[in-house]
Amino acid sequence: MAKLPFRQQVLKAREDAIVASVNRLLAEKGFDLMTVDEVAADVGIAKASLYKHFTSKEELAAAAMVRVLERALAFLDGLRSDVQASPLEQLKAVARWAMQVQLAGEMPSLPSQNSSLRAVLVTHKVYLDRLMEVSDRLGAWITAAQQRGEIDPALPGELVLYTLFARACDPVLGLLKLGGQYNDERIIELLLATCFDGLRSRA
Amino acid sequence: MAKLPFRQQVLKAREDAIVASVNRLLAEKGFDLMTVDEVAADVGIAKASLYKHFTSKEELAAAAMVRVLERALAFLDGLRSDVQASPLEQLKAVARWAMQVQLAGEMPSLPSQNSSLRAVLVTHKVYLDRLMEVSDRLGAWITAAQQRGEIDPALPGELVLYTLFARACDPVLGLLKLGGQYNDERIIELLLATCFDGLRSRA
DNA sequence: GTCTATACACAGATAGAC
DNA sequence: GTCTATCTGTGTATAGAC
Repeated sequence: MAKLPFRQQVLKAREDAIVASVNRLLAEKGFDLMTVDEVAADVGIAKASLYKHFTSKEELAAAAMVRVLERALAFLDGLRSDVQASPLEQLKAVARWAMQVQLAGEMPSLPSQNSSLRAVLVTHKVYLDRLMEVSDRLGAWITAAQQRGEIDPALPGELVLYTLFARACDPVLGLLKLGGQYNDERIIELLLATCFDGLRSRA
Repeated sequence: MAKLPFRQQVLKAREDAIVASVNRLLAEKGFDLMTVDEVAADVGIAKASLYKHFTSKEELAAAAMVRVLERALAFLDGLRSDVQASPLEQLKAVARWAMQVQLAGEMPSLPSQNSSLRAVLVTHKVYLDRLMEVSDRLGAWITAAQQRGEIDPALPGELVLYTLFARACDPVLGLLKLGGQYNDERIIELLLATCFDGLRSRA
């Protein structure tokens, strides 16, 4: 009971390193353009060794998605202790966090189109579990915010949820960053404004 | 002067058919997952014949992008005659048109990440010309709308422009469509609302 | 479980006859 | 310009030694 757990710990550490690399490469190039050779080179092990830990490229990507969802859940846990904030403030905080992750180059982006990856994800229990949990927690805040009239009650809850997810990997962020005219903090404030307040003036 | 123009006309018609196929496949699967074999099969000609018209897969995609930009310009031309509409109304009309194109499965989607396609596009004169022209026309309306106070003057013009482009291929549209709960018209109205008015209530 | 070497499939692009 | 047949590179995945 002393040696085996240690070995497993080492194994876990290596797998964490793999998933972290996958996460970064996925954010940088997307699933289709990321190659398993690159991942292996980035981690510093042979490609065949990768396949001892993960059975396919799709499983690698799924692990990275689980990782970011668990980071999100950890962030949500931290927010819950902040009881005096309104639901709207909580949702804004989550959106801000997601944009920060994206600016840091750590937001893995999935192909919105159909692909081999989608097929794996829709049957990937752990991924679906985490996704559900994040959705449920956000959904509760959305409902509360709509009851308070902080978020437009005329909008379907799922639309609000999808919109928040979509803004977490909005290409507009990358375009503004590329322009080089604004710093990261300003970019995030601008995108939060367009997301929650829209393009029109608030008279 | 009678036979040659006719042959060129036939040639042009065939190329139009090719580009239309590419456009549809690009909207359906994206650049990376679209194969040249598929395009050839869809058009009904041999792959080698395709390469007589277009020198590479990237050039095929570029032609499809030019096509959709020219459709946009044609739509903008039609709007200009409508002189009594406000700049904000004009911008909304363009956004609505783009969403309709996306719902029809005719909005080619480029990979936002770096790829071989980006490298070709940034040096593709015709594509850049069309893109500039669309941007200029929208930019004029954006400026006018901000001067009138219809669009928030605090937002940088480029942010507004990028946001409109991004909403034209927003994945949220596809998600709502997939849910099956709303018809196309309602989906468009909902997305226009979140784009221009934001998620928050307008008290 | 890690490595080197390799099998296998597929996609982009081309050769050469007609 | 269109076809059939083929070349070439590359990427996923695996075999087999250690």
